[in-house]
Order: sequence, then structure tokens, then C-alpha cells
Amino acid sequence: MADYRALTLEVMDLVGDKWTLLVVYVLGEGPLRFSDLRRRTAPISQKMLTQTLRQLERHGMVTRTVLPTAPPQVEYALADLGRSFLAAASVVCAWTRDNIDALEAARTRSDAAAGEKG
Amino acid sequence: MADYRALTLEVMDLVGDKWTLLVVYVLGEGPLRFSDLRRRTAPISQKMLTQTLRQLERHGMVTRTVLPTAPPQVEYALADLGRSFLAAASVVCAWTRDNIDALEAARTRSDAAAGEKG
DNA sequence: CCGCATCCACGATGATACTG
DNA sequence: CAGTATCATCGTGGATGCGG
Repeated sequence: MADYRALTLEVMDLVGDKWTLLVVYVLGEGPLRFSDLRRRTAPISQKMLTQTLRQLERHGMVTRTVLPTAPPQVEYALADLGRSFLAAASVVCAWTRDNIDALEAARTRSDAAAGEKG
Repeated sequence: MADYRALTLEVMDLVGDKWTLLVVYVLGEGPLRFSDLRRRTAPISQKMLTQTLRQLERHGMVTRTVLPTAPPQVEYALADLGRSFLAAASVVCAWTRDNIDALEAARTRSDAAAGEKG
């Protein structure tokens, strides 16, 4: 694993958007229609959800299925690639959950130190 | 792991910046002075490197040591928390490396399909 | 050498209105 | 319900010059 540059930039291209990770996580629980997905990812805007889904679809992480109903419904689901990715991303989320106290403590300490010399 | 919202947003707060992941990776190889670090993370700007390092320092992931030399030198190194995080982040990078072909294929296919209806 | 301050360009994000 | 279009806004990131 030598070429950090290309690799980390690729990672940022995948999940650099603000909501991508959250959307992948929510879809990990099962397929959802657009509206339901939006409720679960609130307060995301309609536009950003669409945009995020398009990106995920483009990368083959998510599938989009238009149901032949009236009014039309569109179902989004994780593709195999997406599920595989979710497993990897879960490691980072688990790490964050396990270290959230240390992170907050560091932040508080750092912010307090910065405030003193104000 | 139910509270995706807070967790994923926290993750984005940690590594949402464009260069954070790369900086952490490079520092994973060993402590570096500012200039060396910048060379290794090119084409990052001075400003963004400083900003990224401040954030990492604030979260307790990186330590900053001013060496008593003339001219002054500043050495940055991963703290324990940072090393621990790097291990988790490596999983995502490894996944990306292993699936880079599938990702690029999906992108190419998707872009081609989009181009046809132009 | 380190890195802060300022100005500036651009993209990402978001609110709103509108279409199928 | 799903999605597009438009406009306003904010943060990110870059260029440059100055100070320790």
C-alpha cells in the first residue's frame, strides 16, 4: 500500500460528500423508497439526496428501481459493491463510536486552551 | 450501532476535509517536519496543510513539537489516537484498492450510458 | 523554516418553486 | 411521489504577502 495519494483521493471521491456515508448506512438496513429514505436521513435536502444517490449509483454501490405503480415509486437498494463497502466503512464508524469520548475530550481541552489566550 | 446520524456526521467531521486522510497516512510512516510533510502531500497548499494539522491536533490525533533549533522546526507525529484511527481507516483504503477496478468500470459504464442520450 | 492573514474563486450545500 | 431548475449562501481551497 504505497500510493497513498491516489488511494486516499479515490476514497474522498467515494465518500467525500457530506451525506454519502449516512445514506449508505441507512440503505444497509434494507431497500427504501425516496421519501422514506429522505425521512431517515433528515435533515438532508431533496436535492442533496438525489445528488448523493446519483453518485452512489454511478459508482455501482446502489441500484435504482422504478416500480410500475401510480403514482410512481422508486426504490433504492445497496448493490453487492455497496454492501461490501459498508462492511469496510463500519470499521471506521465503530472506531469513532468507541473513541467518541476521547475525541470529545481532546476537542474540549483544545478549545479551552485556545480560549484562554483570547 | 443504531444512531447512524450522529456517528456518520462525527466521522465526516473527522475526515471530511479533502486532505485529512492523506496527511494521516503519510504521518503513519513516521514523524515529519512541516516542509517534508508538505512535499509528501503535494499538491496541498500551505494553508490547507496547516488547517488540516490544526484539526487533527484538536482531535488529539496528531502531536505538534517545536524543536529548539534555529531556524525553528516543527515536528508532527501521530498520537496514539491517530495510530488507532489509521488502523481503522486502512480497512477502507484497502477495500478501495481491492475494488478500484469495479468502481472504475461502474463509472465508465454509467458515464457512457449517460452520454448516449445526449 | 513555520505559519498566519488577507483576498478571491469556485464548488458544495441548501431553500424554494416547478414539472411529470 | 420523484425529480429538476433556479437562486442564494457558505465553506473550502488556493495565491500572495507578511511576521516570528
